[in-house]
Amino acid sequence: MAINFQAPKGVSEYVPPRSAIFEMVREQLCAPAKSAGYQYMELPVFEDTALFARGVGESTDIVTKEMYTFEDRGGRSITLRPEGTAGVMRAVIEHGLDRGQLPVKVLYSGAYFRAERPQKGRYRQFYQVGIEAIGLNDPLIDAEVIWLADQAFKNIGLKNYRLEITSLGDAESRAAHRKDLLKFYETLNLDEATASRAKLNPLRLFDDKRPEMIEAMSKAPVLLDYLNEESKVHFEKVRAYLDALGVKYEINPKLVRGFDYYTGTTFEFIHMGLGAQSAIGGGGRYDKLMSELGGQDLSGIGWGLGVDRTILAAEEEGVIPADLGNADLFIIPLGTQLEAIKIAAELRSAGKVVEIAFGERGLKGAMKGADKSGAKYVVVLGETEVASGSVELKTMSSGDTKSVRISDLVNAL
RNA sequence: GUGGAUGUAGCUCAGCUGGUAGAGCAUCCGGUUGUGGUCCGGAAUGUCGCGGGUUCGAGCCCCGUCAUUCACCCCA
Repeated sequence: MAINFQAPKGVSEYVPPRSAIFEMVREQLCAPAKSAGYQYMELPVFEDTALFARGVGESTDIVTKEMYTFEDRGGRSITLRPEGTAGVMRAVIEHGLDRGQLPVKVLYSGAYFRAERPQKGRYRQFYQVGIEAIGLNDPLIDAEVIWLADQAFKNIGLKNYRLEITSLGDAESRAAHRKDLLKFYETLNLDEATASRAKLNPLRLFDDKRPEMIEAMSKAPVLLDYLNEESKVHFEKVRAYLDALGVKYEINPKLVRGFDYYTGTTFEFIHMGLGAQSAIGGGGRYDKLMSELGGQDLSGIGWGLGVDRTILAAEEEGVIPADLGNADLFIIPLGTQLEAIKIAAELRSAGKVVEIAFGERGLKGAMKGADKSGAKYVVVLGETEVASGSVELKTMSSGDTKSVRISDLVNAL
């Protein structure tokens, strides 16, 4: 009896030909950060459950209902990472990276896990690229970090997105705002579910999508108006730097993010062509996270960009090159298999992508194979070509051919 | 976790008020000699998601179940 195995519910998988897009997008998302000196880090996909409970925040939905948590054979509580920052902070502290020159600038990419009900752009295993700059609370870093994300999206060719930023201020600013916000809620007569959400994180209600709540919240006191002098100056500098860098943004004083650790500068990239799950990236500054996790009292800032959603966005905008992952050359040997594979080996070590026709198909079938492969050029290699040392290099798109010395193929491609 | 939609060949789908399964694309072979994309001919391919029920008879009706998908919640 055959059993039909299926991938677990809600995971995103990338198989050819779409996997070529995945590789390209992930690489492009990392590229700007690499060029700014962020160094790569590879971390475990699971951590001590308490790390996330403490790092992400006990009150968040992520911790209360979306984590893949299990007990390992030693009786330890383990959780599949639902986000990247907490694990990075743990590793930075554990390896003493914050004992050297500051800021520590790291880059990472990988799979993350949340046990949510899947829908478009939301998966139970999804991919993110992230960076963190830890150790200095300099507005110039904030601006650079945001610029790096913006560059990443631009490199891929995205246009139809916007950047929203705000400042959540420092602890003093937030405390002042919170007091007034809670007072405001008392006047609202909230239903039970909403009230308990407000209790966990008062800012959450700014994110409510119900029209009556949006209406009610339009009169709520906004955190941005409660920034103390220091926070205000910091945010103004960030904005001035962004303006100077030509990064376009909108200030959204009601921007709310899902993690409790954010303070100060906070931002989100939203793509307009996606469905309900429209955030393609986001991040912010965190003042207390590191000390909370047992490290020094250092501020940091970082972001996570969603690879899956960026792919959806890029596909929606039609900016994916059609020939992604296709070969440069397709060689069809006719009784010259040995010579063909030697030529292929040489071209490959020179960095060319070369395929060979395998099997006993006739020339016609092999040509079809070459066509389907999407290779840019094709050559037929028979006894005469081997003897003469030159081949007819055919450009598949146009059908044109030209005679090329085999030894000169590298340059011709 | 809640709600809606959908599950028929590898893919996209059709299948009339229940009568024993079809198209297009893709795949493979051919249209005679060493050149693909178009065209023509041919071939292969399905426990109609799974389990139960109603019926002489179910892809079509009923119940259950699983999965996919979109939205809510939340987030990348």
